[in-house]
Amino acid sequence: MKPKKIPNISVDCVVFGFDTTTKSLNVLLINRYLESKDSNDILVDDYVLTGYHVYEDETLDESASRVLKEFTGLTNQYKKQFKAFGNPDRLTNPKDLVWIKSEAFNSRTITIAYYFLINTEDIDLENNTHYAKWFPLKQLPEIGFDHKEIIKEAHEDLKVKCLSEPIVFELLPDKFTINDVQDLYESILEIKIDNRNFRRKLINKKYIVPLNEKQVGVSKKPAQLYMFSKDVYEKIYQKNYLISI
Amino acid sequence: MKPKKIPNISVDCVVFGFDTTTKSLNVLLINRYLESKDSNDILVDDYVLTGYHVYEDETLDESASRVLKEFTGLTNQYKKQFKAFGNPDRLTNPKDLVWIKSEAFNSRTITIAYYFLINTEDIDLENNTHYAKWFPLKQLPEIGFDHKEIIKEAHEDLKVKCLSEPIVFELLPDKFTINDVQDLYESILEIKIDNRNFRRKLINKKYIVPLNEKQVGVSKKPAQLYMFSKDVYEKIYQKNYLISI
DNA sequence: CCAAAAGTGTTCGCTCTACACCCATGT
DNA sequence: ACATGGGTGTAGAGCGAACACTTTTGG
Repeated sequence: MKPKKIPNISVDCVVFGFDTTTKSLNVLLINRYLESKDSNDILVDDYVLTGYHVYEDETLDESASRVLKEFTGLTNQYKKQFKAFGNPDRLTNPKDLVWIKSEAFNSRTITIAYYFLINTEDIDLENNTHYAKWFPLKQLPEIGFDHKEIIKEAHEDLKVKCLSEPIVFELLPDKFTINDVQDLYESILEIKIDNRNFRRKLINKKYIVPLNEKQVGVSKKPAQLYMFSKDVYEKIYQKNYLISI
Repeated sequence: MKPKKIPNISVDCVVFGFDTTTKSLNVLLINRYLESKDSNDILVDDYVLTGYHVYEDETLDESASRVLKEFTGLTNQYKKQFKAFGNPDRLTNPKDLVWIKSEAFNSRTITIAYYFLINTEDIDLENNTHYAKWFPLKQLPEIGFDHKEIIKEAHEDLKVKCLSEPIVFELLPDKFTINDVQDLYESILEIKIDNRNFRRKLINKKYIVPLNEKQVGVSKKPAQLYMFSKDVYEKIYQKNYLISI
């Protein structure tokens, strides 16, 4: 038996990925496309976040995980509920109204927004029935609903969060170089970081473990590979109460 | 004309206050009381957060502000939306079910939770039609719904937030002593802080402005009073990107 | 041998931490 | 005079910031 949708409550997922080659922080978006029945005019052709209604019998977290699985096939990824969006006018621009009509959902829908951090290598967008595509955060296409705002706030939250918790490793392959990590921080925070200081800082962390491996197939000096040990991190982690106001 | 309630969406407000005399971080709660019609048995007698349904034509923020005004008379207080709670079983313990029946609202209600920081001196609970009362966070009474969890998460969020932004001053009178601020930080963070180091740190901030005033009516050496200058803070504020993982 | 990116040390200044006693006031 | 909490100084360690050149590799 099919679960019942709650008509006015949804989750939207900002799925972040990082492309180490282009050094680009990306967001996964799906195409929202609608043609007029009569005239074949294109009524809507833009992009929105992955999202769906919440079902009657699931938690919000489960709902977000379900959506992620549906669009990417992935489970157990880093997930954070960061904000609820519910302005009465959030789905009321002309294209949104056309879309809502065709999809028959409530224009006063509150959405609970999550972001996910995933390793781009883990997913295969070719065999994807939803036309999901990565877009660099710095070059987004036309975005529907209030999803531009949602992406912006997800990014803001991620900026703060990545300073105090080692979540960036969720965006990297298991084996990475120090420079990968630096590139990633620079992309997220939109700043330049001094390589020597950054490198020293990271290498001194006991949970950044050097492997007996170097990069292969690069046409330059191959870099040392490292892994992140969650175990070690959790063992040595201790809360700090530094007041910096 | 009366605004229309959205039946399955509410806001709940964790209203924090600080009592400088008892050095206690408090939460504002209202009594949830219900007697049986037949037997005069007490069916429900516990405490819950201030909260209410969201109206069709208001934003979530407006909804939270409306609730705060209704229960305290206050407007323009520090407000933060920190999480949405929507588990299917969040309102399903026996007392909650009795209450929900008597109030006729949907047991699958998603609530958007906010916390407010207010100066206890600003409100007068005597002339309060809702039986709102302050309770120390450390000694909460019996709490209905999932509001204990909501309070806990509000507190966690406040702990993190107060380390990086000068929001504690929202909980203090306009004129305060350095020790008031220390007491407040100790209450929120549940730690001890070295007085000399803390004092030095605060006094060196340009936005902590010494007044030409001391405490009056205390039976000991009266302390120097200070104020917080938001203007100065905003002028000298600059984002810092210190990665501490 | 050349291009490209990896990797490497030192100095300076600031801030955090730890720690114990005298002082001013009201009663 | 006394009880109460307000207020004060210093030294050591650790960390962040600034800064430019050499090395290694593949092509």
